[in-house]
Amino acid sequence: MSWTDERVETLKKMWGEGQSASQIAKELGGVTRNAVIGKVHRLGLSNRAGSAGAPAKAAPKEKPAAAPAAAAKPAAKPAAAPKPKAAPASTPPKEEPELDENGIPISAARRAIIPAGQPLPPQPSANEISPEALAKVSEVEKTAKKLTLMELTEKTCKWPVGDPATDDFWFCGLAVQQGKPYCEAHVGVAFQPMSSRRDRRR
DNA sequence: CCCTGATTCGC
DNA sequence: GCGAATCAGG
Repeated sequence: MSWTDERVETLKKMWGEGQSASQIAKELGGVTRNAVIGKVHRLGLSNRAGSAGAPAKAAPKEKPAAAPAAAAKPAAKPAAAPKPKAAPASTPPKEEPELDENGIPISAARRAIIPAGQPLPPQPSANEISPEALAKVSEVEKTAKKLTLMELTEKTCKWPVGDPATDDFWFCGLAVQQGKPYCEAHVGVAFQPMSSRRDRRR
């Protein structure tokens, strides 16, 4: 395969979106990630600055240790992400009353904040998500690494758990699924296949 | 061991 | 220009 305009275009687009070289290679097909990286360099876009009014990068001499790629796009803004913890709509009445539907103890603070609290953006209703996925999340939240915002990296699940206004708030922090912002379990509930979508014939 | 991008260098 | 091999790192 050769680098046709189309392929280069795809490469540029995906690279600009922060996709990894291997992912781009997979998408393009017929090339390895090395080929992609090589091309990226030859195109002179090794720096993922791409667009956005974020030129800066005056002296690229040092390596700030911290991953600069993360500052590009992903991370941050967990609030925009869908919230887990569905409402106690249909809770399988089999657990202890001290635990919520996820088997997590309900803290007093949490109880206190909910009635008074306001925002808590609309959450995907539990019954729209596969029970398996939810079950997985429930398990995962028990073993989550409970990271703080600043501890998040491209490799840590950025799924927020709990109420930001409470001490009982943290990010999952488990190993992310390749190319995704969440761990496998959370990817499962975050990326649901479009439910009712009809493919139109062309 | 999985992965990431960066660099080199024969082609 | 291309990309496998290699390097350096998480």
